[in-house]
Amino acid sequence: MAQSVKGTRDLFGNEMAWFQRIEDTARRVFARHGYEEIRTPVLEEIEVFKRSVGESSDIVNKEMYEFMDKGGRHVVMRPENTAGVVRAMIQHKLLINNDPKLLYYIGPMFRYERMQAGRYRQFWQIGAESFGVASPESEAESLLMLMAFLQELGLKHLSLSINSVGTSECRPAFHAAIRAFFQAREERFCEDCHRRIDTNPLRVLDCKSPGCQAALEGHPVITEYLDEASQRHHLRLKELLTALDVPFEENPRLVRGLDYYTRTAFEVLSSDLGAQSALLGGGRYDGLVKHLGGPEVPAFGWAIGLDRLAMLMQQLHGNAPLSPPALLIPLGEAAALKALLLARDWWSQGLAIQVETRGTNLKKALTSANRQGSKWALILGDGELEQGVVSAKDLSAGTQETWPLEEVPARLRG
RNA sequence: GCGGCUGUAGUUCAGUUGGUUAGAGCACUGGAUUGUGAUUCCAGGUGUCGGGGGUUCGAGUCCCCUCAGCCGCCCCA
Repeated sequence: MAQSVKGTRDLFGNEMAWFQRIEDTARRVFARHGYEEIRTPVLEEIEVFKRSVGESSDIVNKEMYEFMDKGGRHVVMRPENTAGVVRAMIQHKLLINNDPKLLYYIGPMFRYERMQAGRYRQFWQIGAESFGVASPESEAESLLMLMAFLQELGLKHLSLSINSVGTSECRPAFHAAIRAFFQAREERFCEDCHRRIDTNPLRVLDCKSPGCQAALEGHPVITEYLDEASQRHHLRLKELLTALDVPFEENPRLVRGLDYYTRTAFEVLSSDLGAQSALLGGGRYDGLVKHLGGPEVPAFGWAIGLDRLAMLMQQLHGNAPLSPPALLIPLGEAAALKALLLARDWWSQGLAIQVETRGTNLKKALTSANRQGSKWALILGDGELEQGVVSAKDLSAGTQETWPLEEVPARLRG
């Protein structure tokens, strides 16, 4: 039997309903904040990611779906969408004036990784990017939107952690400090950390090994190595979040896997997700637009995992709430045509109604209606046709009443 | 990429130290009732035992390979 490719899956039924609800909520909330939707291609030239996400990152190193197309182009199925959005901004010259540009996206991403619950090779992200503003206020605005989104979904047990990873000017000093610290107690760190200290020293900070965490006691704190402007930036953001009642904790060991972050970096973790606890992450990436060949434009953004979000919603709220339509059941040929005529009229008025077109007997039609969760069964037989009514059966109550045809829309809405 | 576990009907699971025709609940299909579901009664397919190979007189059971999923690591959403 044919099967979906490893790490990919079909979305349908209840899970699809949650995806829809999450996406609807995102669009509604983001529109209020003035964000526009953008869709960029799944395929990008490999250079877009090598130059943005970073050659040393795991994503670029070992997790990309990359191949040569028939024209000999070296392409990649996007592992994330920030780089693609930046590429689009530059290509279409949308960042030539000084106006802020606020964008969001929803779509599938691809990473070739080992499967685990909540981690797929094709996964979905919703992201928001804000271009052209370097201020902590713009970060606060973006985070307020994020919080509103999470709140409207009714999510709980979430924690926002923030940190500053500084800029390319002040980070080398911190790298030196952390390396010196590491070398002084080298033997206490795990094998992975010995590798990390060369490739990406910041990552030593968030090693999960208890031995390493203990060895990190008294480690240099990055926020003490920030240049003055970054330090002011960081303090101001914390000040804003406090004044806006956005709960957060400062985590000096928070670092991120993508190379392009500057200054603010943050994550939201959920205690309800198991090992793959990262629900969303983001931060500032002031150098990326210029680095990809555009003007010098600051930017801030984040991305949230839709698959994990849907999983949380299911855990917290059970099945997605549905509004099951009514089922119109004609009995006999004359009624079958009349049912389509009536339904066309009701559909045009915006009613949700399904028509039983199989011509089966009433018993089977009612069984189907019950199984799919319909609220009403509207029975249209010879008797009803003659009198210009339907017999409306309330499937959960088991009661039945007679509705004149012209009252059906009002009663279904009621 | 590394380590561990699992795979039997649509689903949840039984299946004896290897033994002959592979089981149960729920679900499903038909009927009791050709205009009344969700309750009741009767009847019924429920199947490549994930796939391939091997050992054996004989494999759902043991061995190897492979595929898929789960858990942990790496990493991230």
